[in-house]
Amino acid sequence: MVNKTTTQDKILDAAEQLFASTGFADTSLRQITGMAQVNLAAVNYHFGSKKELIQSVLQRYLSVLMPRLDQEFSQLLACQKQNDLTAVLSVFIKPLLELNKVQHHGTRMFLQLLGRGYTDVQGHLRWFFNHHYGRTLDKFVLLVQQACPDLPASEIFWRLHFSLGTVVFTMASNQALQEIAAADFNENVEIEGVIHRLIPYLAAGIALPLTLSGQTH
Amino acid sequence: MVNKTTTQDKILDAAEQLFASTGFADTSLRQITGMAQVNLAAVNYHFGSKKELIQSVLQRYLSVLMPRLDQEFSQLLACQKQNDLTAVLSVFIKPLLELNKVQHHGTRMFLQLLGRGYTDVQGHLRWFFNHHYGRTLDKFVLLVQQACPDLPASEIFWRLHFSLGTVVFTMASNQALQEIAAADFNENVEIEGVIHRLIPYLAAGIALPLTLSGQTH
DNA sequence: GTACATTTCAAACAAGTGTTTTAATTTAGT
DNA sequence: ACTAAATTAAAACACTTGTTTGAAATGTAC
Repeated sequence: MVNKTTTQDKILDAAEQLFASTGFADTSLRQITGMAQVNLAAVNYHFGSKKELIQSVLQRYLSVLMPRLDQEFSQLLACQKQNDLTAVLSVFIKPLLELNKVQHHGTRMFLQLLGRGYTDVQGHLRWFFNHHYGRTLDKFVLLVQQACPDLPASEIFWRLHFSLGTVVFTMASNQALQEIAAADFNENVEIEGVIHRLIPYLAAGIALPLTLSGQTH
Repeated sequence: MVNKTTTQDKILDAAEQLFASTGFADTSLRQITGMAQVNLAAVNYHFGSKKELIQSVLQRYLSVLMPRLDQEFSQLLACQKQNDLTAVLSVFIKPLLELNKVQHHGTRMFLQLLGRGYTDVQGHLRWFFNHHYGRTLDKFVLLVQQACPDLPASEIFWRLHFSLGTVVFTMASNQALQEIAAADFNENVEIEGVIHRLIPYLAAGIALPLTLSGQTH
């Protein structure tokens, strides 16, 4: 029995593809089991419910990504020198790109799923994430605060959420954006190219001195 | 017969509230007609379908907002001096805040709807918007390009979409963010406060010189 | 090979969706 | 006041959703 992919894996593979391109709410279990070529009831048998299937799909990536990020954050926090914001943000690059080893097109897939997760669902995914990886997130916020010592915590809060919006939206509509860019500018950027465009953009907005932000009107 | 709100208006008022807080897909016609206290069939009788109801809800704001924006853009384009990017972005402020005259909490409502529109739906709202207001949008892009003459069009394309992500995401999750900000930092910002925080953040990321964006790795 | 647990399968379930139909009611024009 | 059009109302329609059921099939251990 060579090449034995279990039913669970067949479901996970089909589910993540459909979830990423169509969203969680707009993907039915019948679509998933149809693509995976398994019986409809298999989802509830192996995962319990659709909710738990969604969490399992994300968990496959998060369980690889988050420990790596946590380690990198701790390392940066250990050396006491003040870190450049761009350096802090760049920590994400390598661990994200290594998701391609977890799965074919893993990076793109995961980031699209992340985008869907924040836009589609109201509650249970946010809770799931904070409950499992809240500690790691705190370390990141601390690093940003160290990189921008002149900004009050509330300003950093807002700017980080502005940035989260950029990332989530860009990744959720990644496919459409790539197509437009290819058609209008003849440029074919991979997900890696988008990430490298993203980081300086985010760093500029987050690190902007406060004095400048008061003179808008 | 004093205070006669028509059935159509009762439906529109209930629909926009539910759409803004729950999203288009997750709001059923029965919820809407229940809150509006009208018969279920009234939606299809007056608007034709749920799709057209969604468009009507947005249209009530867009028909006020977009001509005002178009006028402002044309005015800025007319005077040939090169405009500051912050000035270009600030054009949005007044017309947006005047939506409060259209409806109680109109600005917040509209911006949340905009957020929902870009994240929930796949096709028909994007098409609807581009078809009706594509010309106005082009003027805005032109203004941004004039304000950032050293940036290639493709870079502006990406950065504007990054910014769109920020706006859309922030407005879609506006309520949750305001609650967190109030709880964690004892600060109670209105939608106006968020807009004024947003603009310098966006301007910084969009106007960032290209040379800096190359040295990330 | 028999017995047991695991997994697969087709079918049905209960609940919810947008939409349509048909009749009753209200409104407006003359 | 009478007629015709516009609106409201209750019910049913056709369809999709996630989930459950109970019997077949498969795999595993003794």
